[in-house]
Amino acid sequence: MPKVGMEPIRRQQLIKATMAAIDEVGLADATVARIARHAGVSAGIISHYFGGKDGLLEATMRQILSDLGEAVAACRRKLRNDTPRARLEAIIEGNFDRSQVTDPVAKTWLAFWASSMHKPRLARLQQVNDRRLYSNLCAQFRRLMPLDEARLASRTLAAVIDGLWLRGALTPEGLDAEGARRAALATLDRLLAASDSVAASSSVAASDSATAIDAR
Amino acid sequence: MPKVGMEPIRRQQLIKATMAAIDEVGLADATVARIARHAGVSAGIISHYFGGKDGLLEATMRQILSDLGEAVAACRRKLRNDTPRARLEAIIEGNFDRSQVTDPVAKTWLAFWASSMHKPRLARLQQVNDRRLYSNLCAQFRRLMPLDEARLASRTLAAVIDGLWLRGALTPEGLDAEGARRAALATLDRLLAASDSVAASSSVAASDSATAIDAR
DNA sequence: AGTTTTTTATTGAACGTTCAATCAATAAAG
DNA sequence: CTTTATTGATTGAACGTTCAATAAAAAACT
Repeated sequence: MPKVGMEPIRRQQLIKATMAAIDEVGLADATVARIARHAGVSAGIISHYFGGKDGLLEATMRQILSDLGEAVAACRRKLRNDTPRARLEAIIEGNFDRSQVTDPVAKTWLAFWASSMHKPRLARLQQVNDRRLYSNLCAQFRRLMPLDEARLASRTLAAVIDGLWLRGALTPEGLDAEGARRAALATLDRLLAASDSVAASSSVAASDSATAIDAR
Repeated sequence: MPKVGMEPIRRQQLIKATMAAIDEVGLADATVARIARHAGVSAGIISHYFGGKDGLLEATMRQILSDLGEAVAACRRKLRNDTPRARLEAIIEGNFDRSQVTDPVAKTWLAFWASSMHKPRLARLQQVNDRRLYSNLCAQFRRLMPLDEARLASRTLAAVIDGLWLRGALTPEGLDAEGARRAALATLDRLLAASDSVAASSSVAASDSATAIDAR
């Protein structure tokens, strides 16, 4: 039933169907036939809109990463006070946002992460996203502690966030977003508490934000 | 060139070849032909010794998990003093042991983790291992803090360890074992420091170790 | 307003490829 | 001469892609 302007609708439909299929049977068994069936369309249409299965997979990963980035940005925008701590909390909240933390998303995310080890195009997407998260974290920590410490803190918090996703994706009960958020926030507390006592005396903090950006 | 008693040799050979193949091209493209070529044998032999490809993959995952467990156990045995903190440090050291943290192992480990989301047999292996790590952590933390705190600390440290592996597996430069160890140990420091101040006054600590075991 | 033509969207069967598993043949060791 | 270990060609199933056919909608025309 061809209407005009189907392209954006079909693309969304197929991306969603891809996540559903991966959630159901895993990336390895997510065939084009199965994805198409999930979307209620024919298999051929995938090549038509995405140039092939790989194109669809890449588009799906793009969607997940941009959704995640958008959720973080939204949390940042909601902030009333602009302290480094509040910013860091917003990053955590964004990463465990209800709209993001669903079984299909978590499982698809992990599947792509594993897959990106050997697919250069996916690896690039992953890396860009990764660096952005790390940069954001580091820029904020930098305002509260020396560079070395800030780097370590960023690495640690990033690892906690990814680790919680990872474990959540595998757990039979699904990712417990609320518990994960609490664990990540508690980690942040401890990371800041460590240098809070020092921060009072040594005022290395909050100078310019230009040097705060750290490209690993 | 058939000699007797080839079975254990071939099994080891093929398991190692599996990791090498996954390191090289990923689980999705690790065909039996490629694995066999890596081991310098014919493809048919895989079905002969492992009953099929799935059997080989399961055996490979078993190997990785048992190696990891063995490394942790070895670090614990080396301990001179038996404080909870030393035990926790040993768990961390074991998880980032040089013999374990290689590219083939890290990549295979992650590939299996992703795969186990949809393969019940692998999921079971993963879960058993997971619970063991969590139990070990919780038993030690329990000697230093109240149960609720101990659970949160265990979850956090487990997430940090897995998160560091995860990020290490993807990073182009490979997993930086030394840096990861430092980050994990620093996290442990902070987790203990938080309740150290309390531990001095309230002596909830080091009583019996029977109630310390916590099955999640 | 009705009819024809063009454009756009979609289908699904056919094709070629790839893979895991099988098994009869083979060759060394006991 | 029997047993054990190994091979590699073969088989059948499954997959992604392609493309001619189709059908609906839009545009053009009378």
